[in-house]
Amino acid sequence: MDVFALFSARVSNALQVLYPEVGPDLLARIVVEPPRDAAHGDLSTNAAMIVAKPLGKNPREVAGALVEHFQADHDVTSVEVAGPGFINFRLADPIWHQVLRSIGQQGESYGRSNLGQGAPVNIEYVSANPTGPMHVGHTRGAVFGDTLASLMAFSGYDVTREYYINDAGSQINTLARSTLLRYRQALGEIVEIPSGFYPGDYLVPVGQGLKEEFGTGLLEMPEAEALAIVKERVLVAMMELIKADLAKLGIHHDVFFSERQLHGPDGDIARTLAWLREQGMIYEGRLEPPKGKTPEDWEDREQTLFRATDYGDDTDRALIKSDGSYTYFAADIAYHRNKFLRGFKHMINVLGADHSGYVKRLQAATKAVSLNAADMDVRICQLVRLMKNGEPFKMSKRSGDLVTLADVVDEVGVDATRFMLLFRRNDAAMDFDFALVKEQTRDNPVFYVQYAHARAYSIFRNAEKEFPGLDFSPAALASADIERIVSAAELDLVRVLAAWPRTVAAAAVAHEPHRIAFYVHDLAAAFHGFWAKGKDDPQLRFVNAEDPTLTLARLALVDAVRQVIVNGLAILGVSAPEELS
RNA sequence: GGUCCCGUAGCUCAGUUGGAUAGAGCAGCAGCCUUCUAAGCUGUUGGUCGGAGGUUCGAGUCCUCCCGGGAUCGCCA
Repeated sequence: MDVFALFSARVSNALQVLYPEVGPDLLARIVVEPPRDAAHGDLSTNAAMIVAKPLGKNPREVAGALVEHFQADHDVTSVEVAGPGFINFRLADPIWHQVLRSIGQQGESYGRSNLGQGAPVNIEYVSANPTGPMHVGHTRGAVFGDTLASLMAFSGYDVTREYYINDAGSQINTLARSTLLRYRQALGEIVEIPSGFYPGDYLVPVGQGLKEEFGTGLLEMPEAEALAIVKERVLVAMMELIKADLAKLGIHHDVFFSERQLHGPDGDIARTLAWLREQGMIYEGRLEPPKGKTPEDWEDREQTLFRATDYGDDTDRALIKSDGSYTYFAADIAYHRNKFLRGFKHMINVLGADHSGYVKRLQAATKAVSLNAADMDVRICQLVRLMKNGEPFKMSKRSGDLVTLADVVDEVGVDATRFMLLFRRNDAAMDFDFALVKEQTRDNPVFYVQYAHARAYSIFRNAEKEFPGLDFSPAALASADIERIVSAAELDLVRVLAAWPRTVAAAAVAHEPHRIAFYVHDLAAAFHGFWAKGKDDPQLRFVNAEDPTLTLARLALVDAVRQVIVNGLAILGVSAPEELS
């Protein structure tokens, strides 16, 4: 149950009764939301102000009519006009009791919606180059993308989590050559790894594996042939490495899409370019050098260009390099046409800050290949600075080495890593302080939220001690005498719970998973706050030794809080422990 | 120079996609432990929302121009 949706419908109905001439486009602009200041009531709507002007009426006059209409609503204890024409509602207790019951009934589905109506959404995230283990720079995008995917799925979208493997570029050839050196080392040769090659130790076992598989065989064949074999083996090994890193964070993709499969004379790139030509989206021409910064080796030549400017980009884009091979972007156009042809009209790409210059191009490509039928939202994750006690921090043993994702997770754990990365808007740079993240105090939001969840369990344990015979099963809670929940403090807690479905929906629409993290933190604060009230006023304690009926009702409230925290943490991919040790 | 992101309390950040008198946490100050976990809570101090215009019933939010910080900038991936 979503009280805001409920009253949004009632307001729309009322308007249609009072002013039949109000159209659906106006109704769509009306919101029913919690007022910023709780003193104004439980719900507030801007309906009168939206509708007044088109009707040629005064907002307060329209508001007055609506107020009169809602006088008859038994779920409303007061309605009044405020300010320029807001209508504020105060709701009767039974509404909150219904909310509480519905949470018990819906359980882990509370907050789930059909917002997406089953529409397919492709969310591409991570897509780190398969040249080594994941470093910490990838972590934010990985966690963000994964959580956004969960959020969208929870909101009724048919989500595909996708990883694009950049396995076709020259860096992969370098990777293969680097691996070949490790192979020769495995055979006992003393080989230096020259600069420009991948020096990481993670290639050593791959070289070992090649020795075990081929003996000296690879040295006895032409180098090109050997490199082709090595490339296959090392790509598989690197992807295994990356998948293992992602698994550490609880991240699993549905589709791993290889760039290489797009190449070739009959591949998607060739077909897409042919198609773009038919559409007149390609031409041969020259590009202006970038203003203010002409590259030294700038070569003014005629080349094959995509009309990206027709779709909002700043300049047209090259598709074929001077050596005749396709540009990265050409492959990406083909890739996104492939996504579209697989049935995705909604696409989201999660990219790092260093790719912000790529956004317009990507959106232009998506519009072009879908003939404007698909939308592409690009979410940029800004940089994360690793800190320790306020000082910039590098964990690398050798200079130049990057801190790996695995290092971070091993150091602070999955829950803290995920939560901290989500407890911040994605488009703002953030500091990630190891000292704070590991701290088990209220300064640490992960801990604060998990503690609220553990506290709910603790209350149940104490209740069972106090009433050894009493039934605290879900069935018993469902039939608890919830009408006993009447204090302002309790009902305030229910109000927070009532905002959950609305919060989820808004976060899904905005593609902003951080809102879930903030909500869960707010809920934890409200719960801790109520718990502490039992100190000043023992009547407000959850467990009341003299009153098993009231205790049961309050435990239903505790259970609802527990449930919503669980649902929120589930979206975030953070565990909800029953006890903190 | 172009493009994108950020600028909100001393610090770290929210701000319900244009709503009412701009919020929270830390830090500071004042309190609360014979208590369902003090791993917590309550109260309080603190603001020309970077600046200037504009759009309208109404702007932290949208538009334009500046200032400051960051990212990025032909065929790399």
